[in-house]
Amino acid sequence: MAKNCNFIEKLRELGLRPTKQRVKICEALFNREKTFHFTINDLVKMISQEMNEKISLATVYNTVHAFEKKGYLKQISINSDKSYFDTNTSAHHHFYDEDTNELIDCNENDIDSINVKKNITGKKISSVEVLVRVASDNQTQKKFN
Amino acid sequence: MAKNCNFIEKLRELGLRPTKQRVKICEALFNREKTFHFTINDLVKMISQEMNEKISLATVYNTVHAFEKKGYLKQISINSDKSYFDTNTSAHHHFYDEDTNELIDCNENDIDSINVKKNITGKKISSVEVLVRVASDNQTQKKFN
DNA sequence: CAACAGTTTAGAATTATTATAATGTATATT
DNA sequence: AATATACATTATAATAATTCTAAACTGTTG
Ligand SMILES: [Mn+2]
Ligand SMILES: [Mn+2]
Ligand SMILES: [Zn+2]
Ligand SMILES: [Zn+2]
Repeated sequence: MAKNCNFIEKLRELGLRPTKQRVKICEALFNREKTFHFTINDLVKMISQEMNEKISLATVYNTVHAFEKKGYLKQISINSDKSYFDTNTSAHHHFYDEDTNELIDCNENDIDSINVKKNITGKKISSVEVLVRVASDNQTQKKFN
Repeated sequence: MAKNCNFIEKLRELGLRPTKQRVKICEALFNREKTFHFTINDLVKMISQEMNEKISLATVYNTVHAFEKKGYLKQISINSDKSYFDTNTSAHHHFYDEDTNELIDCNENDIDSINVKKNITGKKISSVEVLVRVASDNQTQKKFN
């Protein structure tokens, strides 16, 4: 979804009615230079605090899932309870900082391409994703006595 | 946690009191040949239906998390709403069958070892996990007209 | 300008998870 | 051995996350 422009037209092209809720959500998500990661709660806060708008939580869920289905958002697997979404929809891997709960994108050349040798009969690979968990160096120090 | 034996002793060694709830949960999880993947709900059903025992849902959560913290269970990241646990605590990768919602372990040699070139300053890698999503071959066929 | 057929929103319901008050257990003290 | 005390554990109650669905909206047709 292109930056900084006519979301009304874009939404129509996707077969979604350009309601004011959806346009607001588009502005929050796509009107920026860089892609980013967010939770539904992050997004609701952004909309209510920064944009000073009230959209029902259920509507935010609806819209985010609609955008995901259309391929404009990706859902990212992290343990924990949090479900992250990603405005970077290209195939890419992630670092997850366990201290700060922050997701960081990997570049093309941060990780060599994955070689999957096994294949499951009758099944096709639909994605291969790596999650690298990182934590502060002094985290897992064991005691010596 | 060793198969088919004295869970009471094992639990004591871990510093956990061998309550009847915990022993039951051990039996459900560790008294078997192969490792497996389960959700909290799977486990509650196993206990209530197959073992004909009633343990409060909160206690199952408590116990599973206690075992996880002690390193006898691992939590697995899958999108969706489901949180899976794994009795296979060795470092290993997974296939996820999107049709059946089934998790399948990768063997050592199903995927070449991952080469992470980037590193985040002040952070240490605590795990590197690959998730290979698979789906039925005829799933994502696009229409041609 | 109705009437109708979707679509979309958002409050209500459900499901998942966690906090905590009540209960149980081990150990120390008599 | 009985009782007191501290701590561990359970499970109900509270909260948080997600989905269901009835009401509101919008676009189309006659
Ligand atoms: Mn989804
Ligand atoms: Mn946990
Ligand atoms: Zn990303
Ligand atoms: Zn596994």
